[in-house]
Amino acid sequence: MARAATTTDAFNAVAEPRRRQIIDVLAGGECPVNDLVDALGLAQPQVSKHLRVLREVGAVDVRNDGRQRLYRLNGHALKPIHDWVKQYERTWSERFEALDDVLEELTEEEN
Amino acid sequence: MARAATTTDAFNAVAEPRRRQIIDVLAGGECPVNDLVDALGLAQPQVSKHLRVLREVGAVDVRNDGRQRLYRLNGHALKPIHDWVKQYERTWSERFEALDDVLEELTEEEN
DNA sequence: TTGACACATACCCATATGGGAATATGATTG
DNA sequence: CAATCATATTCCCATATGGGTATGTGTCAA
Repeated sequence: MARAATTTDAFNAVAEPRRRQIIDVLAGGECPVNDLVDALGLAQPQVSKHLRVLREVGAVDVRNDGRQRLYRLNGHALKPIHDWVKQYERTWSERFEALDDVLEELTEEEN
Repeated sequence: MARAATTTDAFNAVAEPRRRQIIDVLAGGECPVNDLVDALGLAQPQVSKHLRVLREVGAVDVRNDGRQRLYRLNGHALKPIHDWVKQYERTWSERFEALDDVLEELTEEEN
């Protein structure tokens, strides 16, 4: 089997830096393809193809406006990523480490 | 250009579900390869290859123990993913939506 | 030393990728 | 209708993938 398709899920779609860039730009609000082309400094077909991937995983929505197509972020598609990675926040977060210390102290006091 | 290597960064490494599974298992504590083989129901060479990818992006550490190699999670490598995706939490979180409402009300009161 | 065990690496292969370039589609304007 | 603008799709290609299978490497036991 080959690598999973980029359109398989948000994890795969977002592994590509250009697509994260697109999402970052769209975070600033709805915007047409050409604005993204300018923002990314990438050729238009490439941008359209990345947008297609993002659409297929539900990370963006489109709407027609004259000859333009306005893309909008749908961050909800990113929730599974957040949910998964959040479990590991304690691994690096000082806040969580501090919490762990406190809990350990409490446990020791009990004994 | 082809797709970025899985070893490019944590985003790419973690796009593969098996590798997320491995991380999930290792969250329970240090463990030898064979335990992962059993847990994933995957052939041993495949597991070793996935572990190599995780090692190259720094998501796991290894340590020799007799004829075994004990792998341990290094969640710090996942921080960039968390940092990036966290920005979009407001998109789906009701808590953030409520906060947005409050901020909007305050702005209106000022005017 | 010879097995046996735990693990890593090498090789084969079908497959999808992302960029480049050309072209198609669809809406607007003249 | 023709020309133009905004975007999508198609084709080409080098490349790395992930699983399967076979084999290499290092450690321990008899």
